[in-house]
Amino acid sequence: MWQPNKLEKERLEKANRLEAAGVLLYPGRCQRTHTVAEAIEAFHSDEAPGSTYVSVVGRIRRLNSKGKVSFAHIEDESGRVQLFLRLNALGEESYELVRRKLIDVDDFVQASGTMMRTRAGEISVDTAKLTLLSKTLSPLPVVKEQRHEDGSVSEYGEFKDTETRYRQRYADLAVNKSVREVFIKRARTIKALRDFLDNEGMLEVETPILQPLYGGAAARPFVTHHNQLHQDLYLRISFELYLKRLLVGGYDAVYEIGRDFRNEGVSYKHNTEFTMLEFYKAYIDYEGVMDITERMFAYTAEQVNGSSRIRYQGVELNLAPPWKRLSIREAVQAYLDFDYMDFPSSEALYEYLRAHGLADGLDRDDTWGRMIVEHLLGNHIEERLIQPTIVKDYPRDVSPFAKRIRGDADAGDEKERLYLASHTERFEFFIHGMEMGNAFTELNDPRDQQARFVEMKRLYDEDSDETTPLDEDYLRAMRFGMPPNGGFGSGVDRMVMLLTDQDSIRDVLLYPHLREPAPSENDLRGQFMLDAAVRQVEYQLDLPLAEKKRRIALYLPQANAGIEFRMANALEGSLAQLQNLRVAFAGELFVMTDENFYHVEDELIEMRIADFWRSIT
RNA sequence: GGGCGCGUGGCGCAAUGGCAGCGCAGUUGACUUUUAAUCAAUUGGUUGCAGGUUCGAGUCCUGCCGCGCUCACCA
Repeated sequence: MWQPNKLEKERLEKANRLEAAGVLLYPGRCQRTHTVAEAIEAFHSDEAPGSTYVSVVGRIRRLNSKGKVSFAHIEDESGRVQLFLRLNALGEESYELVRRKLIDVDDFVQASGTMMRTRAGEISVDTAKLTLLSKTLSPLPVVKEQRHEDGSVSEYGEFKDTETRYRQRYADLAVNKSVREVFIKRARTIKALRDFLDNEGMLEVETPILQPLYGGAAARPFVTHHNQLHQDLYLRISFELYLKRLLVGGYDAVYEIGRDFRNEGVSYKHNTEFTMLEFYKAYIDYEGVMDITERMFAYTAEQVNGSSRIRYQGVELNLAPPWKRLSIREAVQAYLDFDYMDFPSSEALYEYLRAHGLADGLDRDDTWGRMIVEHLLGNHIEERLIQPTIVKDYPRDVSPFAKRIRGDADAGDEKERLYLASHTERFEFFIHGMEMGNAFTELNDPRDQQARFVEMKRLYDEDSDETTPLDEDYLRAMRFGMPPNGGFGSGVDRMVMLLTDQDSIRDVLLYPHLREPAPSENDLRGQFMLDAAVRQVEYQLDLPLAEKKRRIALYLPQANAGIEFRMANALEGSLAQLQNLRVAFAGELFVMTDENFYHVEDELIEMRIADFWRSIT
C-alpha cells in the first residue's frame, strides 16, 4: 500500500489544485508534429524566427522560473529542447501554472509554438500553448547536467544506488540516458546477429523452452510441473539437441536466439536466465564455424559501434578477422610451459601440477579433461586472453557432443596417437579474458554418441543432476542420418557487455534477477527476528524440547520467558503449522498455537485463527 | 555457501562513542533571455530490522534483511 512521502503529498496537492482549475491531468490524446530532434533540425534548415511552427511533447527535465519568463527543458527519446515560456505569450492563466510550479519537473507536457534562438544562443520553442499530458506524483531523482564548451557533459547528483536502479529500472532509465543507450545497443546487437545469420542462409527457428529432458550443456536445470499431464518439465539449459534434430529433418542451417535457464550461482558474467545464440550448419566443420564466428563478431561490432575495433574497460580490442587460433595443448605449452600429454592420466597430471604450484583449488579426483579445461585454462590462462583468441581441440571427456579430431591414427609415436584419440574438434573463444562461446564439429555417429552418453553417466554419476541425461529420442533422430555439421553457441549478454563497455551482466539486462526485496516499513514488525528463529529450528522438529528452547533463546536473546515457552509449544506441532507461524502486527508480538494465538507481552488474548489471518491480509 | 565492504531525509554524501549535518530537489517570496540560473527565508530524519554494551550508540557488539566486490560453484 502506497504511503505518500512529503514530496509526493505535495504533488498530490498540486494535482488536486490543477483539477480544481479544470486542468486534465491525464488527457487521452495529444498532438505531436515533430520529435524534439526533428524540431531542432527543422529550425536549422531555415533559421527565420517565427517561421517554424512545432508541437513537441516530452518529459520536463529542468524548470526554472525567472519571474515573468521561465525556461524548461523537455526530453523525448530523440533528445532535449528548451521551452521558452513567457507571460506575454502564454497568457496570465496558463503562465500562472508554471510560475506557481503546479507543473513540475518530471511531468509530461506538450508545447506548441515557433522555433527561435534565445539571446544566449540556445534553440528553443517560443511556447504559445503548454498542455499537461501526464502529472507525475512521485518525483524522480534529480540529476543536473552541465554542458561544457568542449561538448562534454558532467552530471551532478547522480542516481547510482545499484540496488534501487535494478529494482526500479523504469526510474533508472528515465533518469540515466546512458542506461537507455545500453539497451538501444542491445537491440541493435541482436538485430545485427539476426541479419548476419539470415544473410548466411540460416533459418531462424523456435524450439521448446519447457523440455521433458534437458541436455546440451552441463548445468543444473530448473524443474517445473505440468499439472494436467502429470509430467515434470525442465527449463532448457541449451537448445543444442533440438536444433540438431532439425538437420536430420533436412534444413541445411538453423539458428535460435532465446533464453536459457541455469540453476547456478550469479556473478558479474552469469545470470540465472540469459540470452543464448546457437547455430548449426551442415557440411562444415569447426574450422568453418571459426570463420563464421570471426565474421559475425566483426559485422555486429560494425553495425552497433561503427567499427570492428572497440574499447572495452580501457582496452582496445580488434574483433576483425583473423583471430589468434591455437590448440589448448599449445596454449598450455605457451602459457604454462609444459606439455600435458606427458601426463596422460589425471593422477600423473595432478602430481605434476602439485609439484609446480599449479594445483591450488584443484580436486585430485577430477577428470583429466576437467583438470585441463576447467583448471588450467579456466583459472590460469583464460584471464590472459585479451584480444580475441580461439582455443581449440579439447579433451574428449569434457566434450560429449564433439567429433574426435582428424589425423592419421597410425602415424607418429605413442604420444601423438594418444593425443589424436583423446581430443575432439571443439573450440571456445575468449575476449578480454571472458569466455564468449563454444563450438564443435558436431558428433553425428549415433553409436559414438550413445557411448558418450554412457561415458558421461559414469564420469559424473555422483553429481547426477549435472549429468547430461541419455536422450533416446535424440539418438533415434541421429540414427535416421545427421549430415556432418558444425555448431556454435554464445552468450549474447556477454557480447552486449563488450559492445556497450559494461563490466557487469546486470547492466545489460533490463531486469536482472535479485532477491525478494526487504519488507517495507509498512510490513509487519518483528518479522525478521522470528523468521530467523523459525528458520533455525523448522527443519529440526525431532530435537528435544530443551534443545529447541535453548536455540530459541539463542536467537531471541531479548525475548521473555513467555515467548520462549509458547514458541517451544508451537514448535512441537506440525511442520505446516510452524511454517504458518507469523508474528507481530500493530507493533506487538504474537505467537500462534493450535487454534489461538497469544499476546506475548502481557495477558492472553484469544482470537480465532481465521480472524487473525483476516486482520493481517 | 565462505570472506571483505556498504545501508543516514526524495537523490548524492558528512558526522573521535557526546546537540544528526551539508549539497541538490521541495516549500514561500523577488526577478521578462536562464541553462548546475541567482538572491532571501524555510520544511523534511525512530540513521535497513531486532536486541546488547554504555551515563550516552549513526558510530562498538550479536543476530537478521538487502546490495556490491570476491572466492567457491558454473564445459
